[in-house]
Amino acid sequence: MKALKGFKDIIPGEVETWQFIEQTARSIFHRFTFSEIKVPVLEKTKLFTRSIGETTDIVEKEMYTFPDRNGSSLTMRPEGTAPVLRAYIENGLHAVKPVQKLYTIGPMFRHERPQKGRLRQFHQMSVEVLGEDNPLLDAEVMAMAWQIMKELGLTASLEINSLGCKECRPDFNRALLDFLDKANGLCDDCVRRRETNPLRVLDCKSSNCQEQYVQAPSILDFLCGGCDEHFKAVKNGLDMLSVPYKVNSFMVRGLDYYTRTTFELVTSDLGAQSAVGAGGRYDGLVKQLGGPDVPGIGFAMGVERLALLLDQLGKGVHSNGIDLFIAALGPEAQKKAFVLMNVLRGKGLSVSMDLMDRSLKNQMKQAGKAEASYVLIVGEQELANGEAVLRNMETHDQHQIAIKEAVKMWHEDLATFFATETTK
RNA sequence: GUGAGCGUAGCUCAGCUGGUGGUAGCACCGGGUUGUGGCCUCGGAGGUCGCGGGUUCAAGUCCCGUCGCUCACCCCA
Repeated sequence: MKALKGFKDIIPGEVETWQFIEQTARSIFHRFTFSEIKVPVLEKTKLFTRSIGETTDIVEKEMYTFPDRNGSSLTMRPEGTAPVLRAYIENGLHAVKPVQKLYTIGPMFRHERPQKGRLRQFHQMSVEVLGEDNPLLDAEVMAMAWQIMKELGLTASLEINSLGCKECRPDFNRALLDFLDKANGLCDDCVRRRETNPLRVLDCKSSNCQEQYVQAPSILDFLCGGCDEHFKAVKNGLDMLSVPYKVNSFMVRGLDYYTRTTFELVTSDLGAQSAVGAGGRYDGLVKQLGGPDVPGIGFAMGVERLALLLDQLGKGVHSNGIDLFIAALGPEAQKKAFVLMNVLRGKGLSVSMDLMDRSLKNQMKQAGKAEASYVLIVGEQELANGEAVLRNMETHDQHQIAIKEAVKMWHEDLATFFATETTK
């Protein structure tokens, strides 16, 4: 038996990097006063087709959709915004607080062909802010994403764009279609995209197409007064917070619900997958899903992609050391050590020992491998007068101490023990 | 959905024009050190060479098929 294609186990040695990423993000979410929300991974299909857009790739060919036993169509969530908004509406969170700042961390599912940085089950840390349309919020949200990258020790460039609103985007669409009608020699994909979603031709990677698109109308020239002002204020906000960014008027997102501000955290170190995080504003989506008419903005970061970047830079975390390893010699010592281990665990220490009656040398080896800060050696000799040898694995210092003392000691005390104790 | 590359030990890989599967590295176990780790040294264990078929006296090696993985296109976190 093997895991499904595109589904991966995160095993010890890898999971520590994930924990580092999640802990870092959670800490920052907390500082930016976001609350966690946990939502199901399975939803009615309609939730996604309505929000993401019927003609998007995600909905057309990437969703894990299947009939429930009663026949209704269910879908494994391909993204996190729709379920969170559903929960926001269903639980009446708009009435609890005028502005809700939410984050969630968990798996998403898309039936794509796996490649570097792209899996069928992947994990996102995503945030949503509902009920506020001030452009400073857009800047604040991007600053938070920036802060996460910073604290993870990663670099990426922030690209921003505005997609306008339902007032001005149609004008741009018309101008773009006019332009495309006149263009010639477009690649097959662009010819197809012109029909399905014209905005996306701008994102084409064919150099031939790109040469022509230099002349293409820019969405930014078509923004209505409100959208233009909003975009300027967003840039201003980023400047105020000293978050560097690049305006990329060709940037298009894969989900239909975005309005006004969109942004991506882009890196060149992930092979073909360049985005480690992306998001944007989606005013109107909550209403569209049957909720109150409140604006919203959010973004998601890909945990796999962050982990990949950390590993590539040698910044991955591969183990969490333990506080204490107890090396017991002989059956009597082992029994005493076994009880002692449990007591110390109850006091908050992470403690391990060997139960296979192996040599001290071997047990020391295990302690080293477990990255134990200290080793307590309990032998028959010491046991006779209730003592043991406590060894600091880093400094190689060791002292004879009474076992009763060890029981009383806390982790921090173990550290200071060597600083204060003089007997050897 | 399309294309390319690759499947040999737990992992990373040698294996030339077919001639008995590697004293390879890492990891694992044991000894050198009868009570002291990370280094060194000696030894040990571990394999249906992805699977199926074909060519041949002989296939890890060549051919066909199949499954799997990887990367890329597309798209995206």
